[in-house]
Amino acid sequence: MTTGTAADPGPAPASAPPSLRDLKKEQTRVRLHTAAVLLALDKGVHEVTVEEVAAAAGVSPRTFFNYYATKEDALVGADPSRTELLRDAVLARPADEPPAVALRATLTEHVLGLEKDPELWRMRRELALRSPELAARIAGAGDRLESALVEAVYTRTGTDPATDLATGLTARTAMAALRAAFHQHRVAGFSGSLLDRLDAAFDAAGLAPAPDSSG
Amino acid sequence: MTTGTAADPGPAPASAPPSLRDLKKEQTRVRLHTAAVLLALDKGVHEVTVEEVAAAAGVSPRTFFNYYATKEDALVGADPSRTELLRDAVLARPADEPPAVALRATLTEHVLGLEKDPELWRMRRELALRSPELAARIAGAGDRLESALVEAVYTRTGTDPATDLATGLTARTAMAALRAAFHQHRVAGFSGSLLDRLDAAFDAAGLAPAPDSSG
DNA sequence: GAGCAAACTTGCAGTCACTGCAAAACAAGC
DNA sequence: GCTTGTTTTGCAGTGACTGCAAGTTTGCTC
Repeated sequence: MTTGTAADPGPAPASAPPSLRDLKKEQTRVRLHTAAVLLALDKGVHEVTVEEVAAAAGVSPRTFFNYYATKEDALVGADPSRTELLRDAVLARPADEPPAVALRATLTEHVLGLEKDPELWRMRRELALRSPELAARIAGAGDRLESALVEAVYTRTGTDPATDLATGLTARTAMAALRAAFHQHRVAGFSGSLLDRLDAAFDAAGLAPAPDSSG
Repeated sequence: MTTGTAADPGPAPASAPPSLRDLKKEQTRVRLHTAAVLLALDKGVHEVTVEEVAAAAGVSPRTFFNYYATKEDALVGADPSRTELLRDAVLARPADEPPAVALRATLTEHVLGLEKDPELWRMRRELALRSPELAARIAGAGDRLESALVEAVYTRTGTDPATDLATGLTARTAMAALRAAFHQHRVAGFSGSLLDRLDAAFDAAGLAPAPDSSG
């Protein structure tokens, strides 16, 4: 670790039990994100200041930037480690799976993760409603993840991105499906199941279904 | 017109001959963009200041913001009127064309437009090479355009975005194809034809080809 | 439990993007 | 040359974001 700040990737071994310290860091991160969303819902995205968010989360403004690189990152809960996690998840899928299957499985898991904390998810959806520019990122479908996934699938296939167009396109199409699904979900007032919509989007995009994600 | 600044959409009638004033504005816009790119190539994106760009373009810093809303917009040449233009282009395609065809034709035109000024295009490519985060936007494949195109195709079909997933997905897939094509182009050192790559990407994405764009 | 080292927080001082406003410079038409 | 509408500019301010150099806390070791 070279930075010496809270933004560190965390414990080195993947299986390490979260230390007390890491737990606290995670809590602070969530508190900052939650505070940002709440305040944004209350007074509008542009009216919220980092200072307020930090105060609401009980840390100094300076510390805010140890957790999120930008105010917007805090609003959408952009966690670099989450991006890394998803990239690793793609890489961890069985080697014989075609990219489309690995991506579909991974993004499906991802969406399941979004709904883990229902209350927070409710607030985030509301924010997406009021600030559509943030919608894609709130659904975890921003540029950064797209790039990470593209890189991941190329690593899987071991093909040359300069000649193999299809692999990267598949990753980008998968992200397009996620964005389309969330957009539909949003304009539909968040009725119905986002997961179903995502499934439909994957199908419509011609991305092969993951045969069975229970094993 | 309500804003009273240079960021105005321009003359109301589409066929109006560009007045001297409009010509000058366009020149200033290009000068700012060019200066921004040149400076960024010279010293790096983060090292360029708006003040420098404005000075290089021969305007005051304040005037800079009459032309571009953000520094990044100037770097990628984000022209709101261009987004509008593309949206209108999609709307102007024959009503009986399926969305995929209209999108493919429009984005193909768009890419042709990119290469209009070879020298500027060369610099922009170089910038994309050095600052990959900007690549998508440099190719004109950013969030804003994606949203605009999604909206445009839904307008064409007249369907309800809350129930019709396919239409929006098609637009997002088309953008994915553009991004994939440009990404490949970039990692391939900009050898070969971007247009060919885009064609291949559209084909791979299953977007029907535009039968004939000459008429 | 004292002591140590590494990790985390904070304050400070600074840079720079970006904004609203009102006055100046300017262009186009009469 | 004057009028009117547009564009440019200066000014003054807000707030995001950063590097740095203390503080403070945590986890470990003896």
